[in-house]
Amino acid sequence: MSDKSTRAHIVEAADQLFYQQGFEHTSFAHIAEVVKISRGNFYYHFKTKDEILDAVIYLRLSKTQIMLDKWLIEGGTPVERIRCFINILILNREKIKHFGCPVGTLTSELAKLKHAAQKDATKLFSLFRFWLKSQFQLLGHMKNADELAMHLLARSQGVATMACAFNDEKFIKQEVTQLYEWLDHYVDSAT
Amino acid sequence: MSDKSTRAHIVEAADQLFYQQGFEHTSFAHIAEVVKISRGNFYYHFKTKDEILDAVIYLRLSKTQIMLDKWLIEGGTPVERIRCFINILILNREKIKHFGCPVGTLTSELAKLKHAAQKDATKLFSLFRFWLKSQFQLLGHMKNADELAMHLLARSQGVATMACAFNDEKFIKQEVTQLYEWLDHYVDSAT
DNA sequence: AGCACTTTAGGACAAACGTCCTATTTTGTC
DNA sequence: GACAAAATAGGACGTTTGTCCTAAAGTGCT
Repeated sequence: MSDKSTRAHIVEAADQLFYQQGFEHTSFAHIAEVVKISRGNFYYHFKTKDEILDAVIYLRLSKTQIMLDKWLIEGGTPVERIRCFINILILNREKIKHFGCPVGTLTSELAKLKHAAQKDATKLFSLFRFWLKSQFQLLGHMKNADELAMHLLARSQGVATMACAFNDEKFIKQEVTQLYEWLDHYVDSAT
Repeated sequence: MSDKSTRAHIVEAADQLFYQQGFEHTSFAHIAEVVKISRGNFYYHFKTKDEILDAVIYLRLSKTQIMLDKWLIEGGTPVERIRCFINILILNREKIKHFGCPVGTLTSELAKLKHAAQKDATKLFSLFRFWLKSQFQLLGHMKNADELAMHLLARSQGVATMACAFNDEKFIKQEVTQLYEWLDHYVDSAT
């Protein structure tokens, strides 16, 4: 009836492989090996590799949006919500240690390839950016909400990059503690 | 007499291309095109692509060491020296906007490729790390000098990643200003 | 000028890549 | 059970990749 299952498997496998090996280094053959379908069968689901990339980005965008929506409920206050964001570093520290941040590394790779999909990959950042911005606005930081959002995003990216370079999970925890303190400081100055 | 000239040209061209296009995406053919030598001639200077990568990393290590040594003289005080480091973001903002940080992006790429040279690439970070650490120690921060050095490195990496993602030079200047203020804070607390 | 050594050009080579075609199998519907 | 559509398998294709070989050109020394 439907190819949803196979197609979804392909996209999810590609998602993981693009993260762990990079987009360009991941081949059709490698994805096929994971999904356990023949290489030739790809053409039925995706005409080009770029189409898979688009699907992967779309998948990540969807998953991210769902996560952000969930945080709006789970985190009672804006501060608690922003803490949810910071906490990704802790939750994913094992993978980050090995492969960095999935968003940051993909964006960087596509930038170097001058790939058309880089714009879409950046939308992943934008999703976090505007979500964080609105949370900082709720904290009373109307003028510099975007600045704070970008700052927090940058801090997270830096932590991921360094933790990956030095294979250092402890550094992640160290910096997360500082980020919590930084956040608390911006709460006090708002009230 | 010597192949220094040609060899140096190859390494320098590879250095630029690895930065702007990534290591894996850069082919022998592309380097040859830039250096204007035949593809086959590579084998005389470098047996494998990995040897070129090693040479590029060694070149970057050398250049970095020279730069750090220079800063020790130019920057009179430890604070002025650390400012030299922060100022790279401003000096290289145009390239960072397009390709990110050469150290961070290379390290990330090699990590995903599980490439043996990743360890050497990380040495580039170590060079900065220990140099910054000693400067913070001179500022009186004996216990957390390394922590501060890593923090500053991470901040810089984050700025580069986000500036590249959003093609935003203004964000670099914004964050550099904050980094200067952050640094000043750590000067005051030392005296 | 002659000779040994260095450097280069050009191409061969197998392997891997993304892409694409076609025959076959599976699936849902009547 | 018959039949159209969806899904898959297997392989062909032209390129490009890193690697490697060999003949030729350049270079320095006697």
